[in-house]
Amino acid sequence: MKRNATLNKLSVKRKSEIFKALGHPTRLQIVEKLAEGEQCVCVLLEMFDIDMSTLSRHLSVLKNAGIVTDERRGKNIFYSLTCPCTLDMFQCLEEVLGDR
Amino acid sequence: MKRNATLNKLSVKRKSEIFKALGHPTRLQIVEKLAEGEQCVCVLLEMFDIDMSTLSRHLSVLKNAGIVTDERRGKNIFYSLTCPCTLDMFQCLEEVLGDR
DNA sequence: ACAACATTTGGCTAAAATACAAAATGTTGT
DNA sequence: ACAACATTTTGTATTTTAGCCAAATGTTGT
Repeated sequence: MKRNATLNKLSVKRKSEIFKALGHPTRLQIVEKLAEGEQCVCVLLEMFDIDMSTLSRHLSVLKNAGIVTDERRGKNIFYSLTCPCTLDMFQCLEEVLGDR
Repeated sequence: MKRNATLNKLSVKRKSEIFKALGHPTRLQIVEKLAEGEQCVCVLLEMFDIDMSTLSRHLSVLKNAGIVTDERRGKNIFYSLTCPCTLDMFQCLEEVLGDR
């Protein structure tokens, strides 16, 4: 029982971290863009009016939450969704929004 | 086109606010509890080792995001999920977690 | 009108998140 | 080995969030 409670608490923490990572407009848009397929950091940068270092930080938040992975190819680094099912959450969210 | 961009930005903001609201362990657990049905604040309070005022603040975050609604009945206030489909998001999340 | 109760709000402090600029890192081409 | 490029990391200032306590609000029963 105690073990279960501990596990549960861990899972709650991890889940809330994923939500938290998605809880920023810039990061949400990054994820939406990655839904189209992997993207180079340079492409993502063009989408926003922010410093490159700021973008890089957002990417690392998403990466730490396990939402995205990165892969270097040549001079560039490409990010992609770890799990396409992340997108399903967005579908659900649309419904929540629609219902009000 | 411009109008669409504006609408889109608004929607991104609202969506990210919902995610942000869910991005805290206490709030996540509140929502999970409300999945069982509406709950009195006093019941929720027993679940956590936090000040009543802190709990109240969390509830107002969830309320502002549109995730829950409240209703007073007598001396008590009962909270419930605005839209049960919020739970679907949790399902999706479990899958994301499972895939790693 | 008042006391007891449940919950929210205001005031405050400590901790965490965001953003920029500058420096550091890793890669390619010469 | 070096210059140019793409991205990350570090340092730091600003803003936002989380939490507690105390005070305020709304409800019920007397």
